[in-house]
Amino acid sequence: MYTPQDIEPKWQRRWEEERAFVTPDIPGDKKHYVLDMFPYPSGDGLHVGHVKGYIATDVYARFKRMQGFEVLHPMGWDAFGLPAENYAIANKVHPRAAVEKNIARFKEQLNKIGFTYDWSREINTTDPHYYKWTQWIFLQLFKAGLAYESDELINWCPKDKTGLANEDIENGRCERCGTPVEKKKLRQLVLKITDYADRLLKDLEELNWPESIKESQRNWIGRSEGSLLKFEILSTKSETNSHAQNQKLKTVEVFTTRADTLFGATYLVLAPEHPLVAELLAENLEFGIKNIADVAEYIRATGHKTDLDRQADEKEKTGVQLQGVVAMNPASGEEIPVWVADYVLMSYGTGAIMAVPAHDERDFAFAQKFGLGIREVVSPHPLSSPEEKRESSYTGEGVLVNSGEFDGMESVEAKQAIAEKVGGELKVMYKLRDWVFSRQRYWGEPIPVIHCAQCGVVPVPEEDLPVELPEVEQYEPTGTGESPLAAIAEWVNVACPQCGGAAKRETNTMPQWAGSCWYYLRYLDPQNNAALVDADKERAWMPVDMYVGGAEHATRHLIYARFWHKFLFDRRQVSTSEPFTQLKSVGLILGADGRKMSKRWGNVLNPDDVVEKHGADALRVYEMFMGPFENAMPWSDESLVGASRFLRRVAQMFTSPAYAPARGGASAGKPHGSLVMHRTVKRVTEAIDQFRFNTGVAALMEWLNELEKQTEVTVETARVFIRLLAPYAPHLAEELWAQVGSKGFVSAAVWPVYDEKLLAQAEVTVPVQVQGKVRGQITLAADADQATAETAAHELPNVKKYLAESTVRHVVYVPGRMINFVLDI
RNA sequence: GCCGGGGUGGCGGAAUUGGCAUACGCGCGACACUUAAAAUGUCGUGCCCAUUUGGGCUUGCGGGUUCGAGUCCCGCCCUCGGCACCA
Repeated sequence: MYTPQDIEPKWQRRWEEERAFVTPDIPGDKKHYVLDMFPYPSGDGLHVGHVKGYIATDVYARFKRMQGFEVLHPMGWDAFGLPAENYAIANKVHPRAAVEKNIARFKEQLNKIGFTYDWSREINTTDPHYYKWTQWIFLQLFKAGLAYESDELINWCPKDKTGLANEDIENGRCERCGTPVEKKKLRQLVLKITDYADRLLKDLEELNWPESIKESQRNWIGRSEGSLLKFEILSTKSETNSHAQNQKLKTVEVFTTRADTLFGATYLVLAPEHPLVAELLAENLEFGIKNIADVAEYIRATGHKTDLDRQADEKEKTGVQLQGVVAMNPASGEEIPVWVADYVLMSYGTGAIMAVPAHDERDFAFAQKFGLGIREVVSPHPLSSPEEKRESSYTGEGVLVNSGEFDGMESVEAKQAIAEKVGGELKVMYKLRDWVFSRQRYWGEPIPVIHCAQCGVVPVPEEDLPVELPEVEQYEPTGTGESPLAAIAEWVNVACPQCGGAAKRETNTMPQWAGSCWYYLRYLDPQNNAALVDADKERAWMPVDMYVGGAEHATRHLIYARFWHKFLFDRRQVSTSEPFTQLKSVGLILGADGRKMSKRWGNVLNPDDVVEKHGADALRVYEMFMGPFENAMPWSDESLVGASRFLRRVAQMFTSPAYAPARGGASAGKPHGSLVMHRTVKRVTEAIDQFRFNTGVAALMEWLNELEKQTEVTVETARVFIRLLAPYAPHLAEELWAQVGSKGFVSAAVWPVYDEKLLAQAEVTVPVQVQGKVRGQITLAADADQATAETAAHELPNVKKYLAESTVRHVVYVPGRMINFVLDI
């Protein structure tokens, strides 16, 4: 009788008592670091979807351990940040208390599933011993000039009264409360991740990551090669005196990837936030802007626009011409109008563009709407894109026309030639922006800098770390744009570390992502108070060999962590240039109704309930069997019973007196074991190695189906089966392992190996085809030669019948696969 | 729009990368056990023709390459994910 409720707690207790999964500080050559993205301990607890990734890494870690690797498989808590803080606010408790309670709950849930975490390495990002080092890394960044203060136009949620990073916004609305986001200027600390853009991009090549995630990162970094070109802004002086020389007022730089189209630039556009616009408006004299009021109104109107509005306006472009000035096309000398329009973004490039309507779709739409000039300067190659005159712009490559001395040149070559002629500078531009690092929040790591009237921004001396979060009455945002920490005078007011004068602490805290940028290092050395991580331990364990988590972290956590890691590599704190060599994305488990699991839909399923009813092993086997690991998939109670039934049959198989493996004795065993056995060992081994857990379970089910047909099963067979089962269903495996009389934990047993040669020589049934159609089957050795195969095939009556109709032109024979007779006709 | 995955029975999916399509599981049907139900077990289960041996068709649609295509190539359709007024 298989009762998981009895055996599972028993084995969990024994693993713990005998410290079965404690990891050495420094492993030998065969090490494997298997890491889960650690959770936010939210108040809702874990649901069955969260644990899917954890089950997979646990199966993998157990498998690697049995293969003789020393495996590091830790777990911890990413407990700072909005989820924890919001929970605390909503439930009127201190975040720390909430976090402690939630961690206890999470841990209890996890422990029921039979994971092999080494809890002696548990970490918590909100522990001052931990965030001391988060702050320390920040100080190194600061000292290296990679953290700077600047007035940033930040995204502001008017309801929460707090700033939001790009990452906190969904469709122009606050990720938390759904309020449309506004712009607000705030003094912020910013990390210069753009210094690492090129390396973050290039090193993607060497990573064994899903292509989709690498592609997301490439898009996020958004590298493009182009040139910076200077345009002069001239006043139009006087309409009555057209002979008068226009006066040069300013110079503006534009970024373009299409310098070859410079002769087709028929107007220039500045972003509304471009500093030059304000400067020109201020020149209110003779040569100034003539329609100041209109322009100011446009800027005001677009300034109120949220990202949401800008997206909604994508089709209908708006703008206003700066009357009274023109720009000079540096190539043709032509004077072209200057416009202000919000389809040009201040945050990318230089905030100014040369508009080439003939060869850019957005410029084309804008030019059409406002009746601006459209001049073709690149003619499509006649061969590559024939006839068809364009209704819109042509954005491809081609041959230059209407471009003076450059006529006839290939556009690819002209990019450089024209840029050179006008004194342009080749430039690589990135979409990636520097990382706004300040949050006006209580529940985060205090940023360890001090503001001094004399000395400016001064780093807290390293020996004063950690800068601990003070106790505070209220941890809601203040609404002034300051963090709640600003209200605690005795904490805020300090002496300047440099001049000793009166100074104030930085009251903003770090974003949620900070603690998770380096946690994988802390697991190696969780108690260290003297250094970030011991160098020997770091060298021995890093890099992380297998990292598993949700694809939603493709461009945030995974880029930030790589950035910090590369910085630490440059500072010789770590020995590898990348933290995670292999990455797997876990697919969501949806509710039984096909919707995302959420309290809102009432479709959340707690793993505790499944464990109680069906057992942890059934939960594990089901979640691994339900489909490809990276696929999203709805939960199905109906399918879960398949896993339960399988385990019950396994238990029956290896405990039933009818099979009596434990009593069968060694004499019952064939020396090498059966063919199915070897094939199954191979299939399960490869399945787990490649994270194709579903096919591994299927292989075990097939073998069980075979075994159930046999009258006798040997001890040896049982021992192999139980070991293959152990990563998936460790509790039942331990129970059966003990029952067949094996010593020690099956979790510590050696993973079975298979004999490739045996498989190659085995007899196989292959199809016999005539003209590619299956007409019969023959059974012969997998490595039998063609003559043998042909002879056997000819003996089949059905084959004979078809062969009699014509003569055989030739025979295709693939040993072990098929044989095909090709006829003359 | 661009980039990246996918599209195989009633459902989740498998197919050693060009070699028996539909493994394994769920569901469904019949039978056995049972007073009965549940549980369990046995057999069946892509579609069409045939009483059977057997034959034809079938991997989103249309072409192509090949002795042979779910897999490769060309052109479409649909779908999921990421990015998006990025100059």
